[in-house]
Amino acid sequence: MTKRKRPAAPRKRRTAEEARTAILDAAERRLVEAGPSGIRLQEVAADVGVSHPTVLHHFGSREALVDAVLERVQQSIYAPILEELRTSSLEEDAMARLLDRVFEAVEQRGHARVLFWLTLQGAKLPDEREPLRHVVEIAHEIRRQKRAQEGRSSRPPSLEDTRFAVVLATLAMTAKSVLGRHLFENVGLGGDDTVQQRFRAWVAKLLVKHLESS
Amino acid sequence: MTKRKRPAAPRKRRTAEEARTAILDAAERRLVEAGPSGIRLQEVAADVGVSHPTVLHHFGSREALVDAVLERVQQSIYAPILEELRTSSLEEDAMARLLDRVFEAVEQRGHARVLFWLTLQGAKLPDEREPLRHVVEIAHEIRRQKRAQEGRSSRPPSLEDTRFAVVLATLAMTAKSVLGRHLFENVGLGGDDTVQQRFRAWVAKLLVKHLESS
DNA sequence: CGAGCTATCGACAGCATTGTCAGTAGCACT
DNA sequence: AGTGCTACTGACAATGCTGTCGATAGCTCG
Repeated sequence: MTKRKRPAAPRKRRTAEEARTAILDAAERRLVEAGPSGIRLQEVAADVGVSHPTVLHHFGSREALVDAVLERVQQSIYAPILEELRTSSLEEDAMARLLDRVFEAVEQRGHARVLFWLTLQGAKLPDEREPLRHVVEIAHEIRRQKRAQEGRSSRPPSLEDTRFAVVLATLAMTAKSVLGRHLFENVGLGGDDTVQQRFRAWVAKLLVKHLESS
Repeated sequence: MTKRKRPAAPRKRRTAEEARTAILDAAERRLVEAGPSGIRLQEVAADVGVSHPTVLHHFGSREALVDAVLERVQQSIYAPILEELRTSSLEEDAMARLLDRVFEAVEQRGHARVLFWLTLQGAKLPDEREPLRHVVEIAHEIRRQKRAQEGRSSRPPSLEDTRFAVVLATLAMTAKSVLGRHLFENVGLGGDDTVQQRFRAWVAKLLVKHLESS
């Protein structure tokens, strides 16, 4: 009980920009683990090593902080997909690569979890950039080319087929990164990483086979 | 301002059992919409038309209430699957029916949403009845029979194939009932119900085809 | 009708969390 | 060194939610 006036640990002073991203990082970690409602100002502040009014100073309100984190996560999900779409050529394994890119974008970090948190809470999904529509277009174009190459040009591929395939891929991979481990254990597969990868490859192969044959 | 002593609306007195289930129903609705952290004693109580101490009287604590709801939801997911498994014969459309039953069990009410809430929050999934393991067994048995019927008995079907198929089906359908509507709109399909049903049929067909051919 | 059981209630205590405010302390620039 | 800007802080107010307590009022049984 000898402390008399609280030594008042020396303050660190960051630039506003540094502080903001440090806070966003911490908040994102909480978000991935516990969802939007799991973001506490005090905890986030403690993670960064500041007091909670500092967080409010930089973001104005808790809600604004949450919005900022969601915005950043969305960016980091969509950006790589859009990039792949922009540079995508129609070479041999185009379909497989396309699927892979979607899978990675969605699984990267805990971002699929965030997608679920959002839709579960009835979030608004503020921005309506819809990269999936473009994925469908590209995938369909690939199918058409493939079919033309192989000569039997009679039947054009069904668009609904392509759409369903993209939806299935997206559903499967987002869900996998949330309940994957549990499910694999439940069906008697050890939840190790190789299983997850094998599964991903299996799904890709299944879809490619279907899209190229039917 | 003429009310002088609050008329004190007449009380309704239910049996403990009735009160419990009424409260559980209300709590489940909140759970499906907003997740476990969205269950507020006051709101649940208001939905039922009682005061919040009444809820505590019946369940002891908020946590106990949440546990009770989760328990009941789990029951209502697993029971029909287990029932189907018990009575399942190996007739013609066995595989399709099996898939259908899993789909329905999981989509029924908002229960898939609860599954996601739970695993997202790192819940413990208290009981370890694992109906999926049985689903895999039955599905594999069906495959084996089918193959035997068709004569070319050389290669036995791959077990991993069966497991992956069950996992894929489960992932796809649980995810669909959470993000289905959004996704369908995003790929350019109107989110109406017929689309959802067509998709489900499409997935079932894709899987059955793969399992019976490969 | 009277008595006991208990489902139900209003009021309040305790705690956590967000937000406000006035003041402090790093850092850049003169 | 001095000055200005602002990132940062502790203390406190305000709100909301869980849980407690003593009292009340329906229902059943004698």
